[in-house]
Parts: sequence; structure tokens; C-alpha cells
Amino acid sequence: MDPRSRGFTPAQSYPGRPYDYDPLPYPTPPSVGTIHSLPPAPPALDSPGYHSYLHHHSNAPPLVLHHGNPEQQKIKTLFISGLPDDVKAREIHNLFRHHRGFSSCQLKYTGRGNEVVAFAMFINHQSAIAALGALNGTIFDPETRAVIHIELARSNSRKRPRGGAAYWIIDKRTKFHKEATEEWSDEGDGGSDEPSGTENDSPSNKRALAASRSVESESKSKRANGQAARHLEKASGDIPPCSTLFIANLGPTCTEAELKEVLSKYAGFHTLKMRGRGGMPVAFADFQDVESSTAVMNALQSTSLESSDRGGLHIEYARSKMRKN
DNA sequence: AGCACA
Repeated sequence: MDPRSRGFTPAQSYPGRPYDYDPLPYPTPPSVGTIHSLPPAPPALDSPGYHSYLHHHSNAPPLVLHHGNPEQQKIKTLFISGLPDDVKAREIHNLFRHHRGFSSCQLKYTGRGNEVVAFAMFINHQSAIAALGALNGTIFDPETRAVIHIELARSNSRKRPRGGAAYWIIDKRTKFHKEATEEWSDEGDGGSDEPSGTENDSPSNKRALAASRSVESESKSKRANGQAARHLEKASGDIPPCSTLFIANLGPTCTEAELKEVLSKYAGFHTLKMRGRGGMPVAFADFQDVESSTAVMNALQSTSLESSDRGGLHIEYARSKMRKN
């Protein structure tokens, strides 16, 4: 049976990695903030309600288009980073498949360490932008809090594979590295397999698709073997959970009031302090406990404010807790 | 990649 055609629910297909449509289930007891009720459970991935659910619950900001650049308006491809290194091409496909105008995607092992990125192709710029807005900052794996980052690709991928495959894989890893990481079935077709435009698609596609299936059970057992714990530790850059957050990538015009307005919607928020670091402001936000700071970090990661000019917020746990005076 | 206040 072709796995792309079978119906599924997230629970069936993603044991241990359910899709996360909404940042966090608001675990904090209501205290200072205004969020009190738990949201309803997300609809099944294939249900009709899913798409609008995503729209209303996405942590992405209302879309602000700063595209003064006409070149960018020709881009129909999204670039996705921040993926866990055991991500499957099929997962990328399922992430985008219900979005209007989506055509196909590719997963690319860059060969730089275990880095893996993806490209998602759309029929036009508008639909690419819409999916970007809806999915940027999605928590891809709640277990490790992996947050994906989506931007317009620098160039369009030239074509989709022959035979209409919905997704395919490009593997730039060396043979040595492949064997060192996992038993990836051989894909050495010796040709150039650039992300955008490959003329050698059909045979390598089939092999890549077969490979992506064959690897799955193995990576499940790896996960069970305690690899998940290793991911968890480095989930927020080796900084231990802290009730104070460090917020960077603020636009130069960002004000304390602007940031405070969004933070104060969340339960457990206490204090905000901004520092201007050579034009680039950063902020420290203190919360009641690590549960509330974690919830807010997950909820607001990568979201843009009106003042944002270089992408969304970058939020980490602060290295030390804010002093209380 | 950028982490202050005491």
C-alpha cells in the first residue's frame, strides 16, 4: 500500500511525535495573566476542520509582508530549518499537504554534521507566503521542543520529480558519515543532485523513497534506546530552564510597551526589562516559574512584532534569573 | 549570535 495514500491520524503515524498545532496546553495556573481555559483538542490532520484550526491557533503573527523586493515575489519555494535530524521527508509532506497551493517538497541532508533542511514548493508566491505565515515557528517535536523556522527560499526549486512523487530526498552526506550515523540505504547515483533542479530524478527518487521507508523502524528503536534524552538536553541550546527569558532579534524600534503588551497576555508574566545593545535591543522577561516561561517561549518563538525587521523573536532561557529589585 | 539587573 502506498503510504502517501492511506488515511491516518497523528496518533497513528507519529507515536512520540504528534504534530503540534498550538504551542503549549497552557499548563500554568491562572494568576496574573488572562489565559484561563484549555483549548479544545486539535482536529484530526485529515479532517475538514484542521485547516481552519491551524489558522486560528497558529502562533504565527498576523502576516506582515515587508516585501518591497519584487524578486522575492517570484519565489514559490519555502526553506525550512530547525528540523530534528531524524525527520522524514514524509513528515515534511504531511506538514504542508493541506495548505493551499502546495505541490511537493524535498528533504536535504546538507552534509554539514547532521543538519537537515527541507524545501516546500508551491504553485505561486501567495500560497507559499500563506503557508509560511501559518507554520513558521511550529513546534515540530514537543518532546524536544524543536521549533522549525521557515523562510522564503533564495531561489525556486526548478522542478518536481517525474512520476509526480510528492516528496523526495537529497543526500549530500558522505558515505562515511552515512554509515556513521545510520544504515541509510545507498543512494550514490554519482550525479549532481542539487536541491533545485535535478535532471536525474526518477531512479534516485524511487530509491530515496524506499530508503525513507526502510529507515523508519530503525529510528523508532533508536528513539526508544534513549536518544530522545540527548535531544532534550540541547533543545534550547544547552541553557537550563529558567523562569527568566532572554529575548533577542527585536527590531531597533521595538519598545518596552510593545513587548509588554504581548507578554502580559500570558499567565505567570511578572517583569520586563529591556537593554539596548548597540542599536539591537534585547529583553529579559521574568515569570513566576519555569512552566510559564517555557510556555511563553514556545508560544512566541519566531513570532514577529510590528517592529520586527529581521524575522521573528528569538527566545531562550536567560542564563541567570532576574533579580527582584 | 546577541545575556543585565544586583
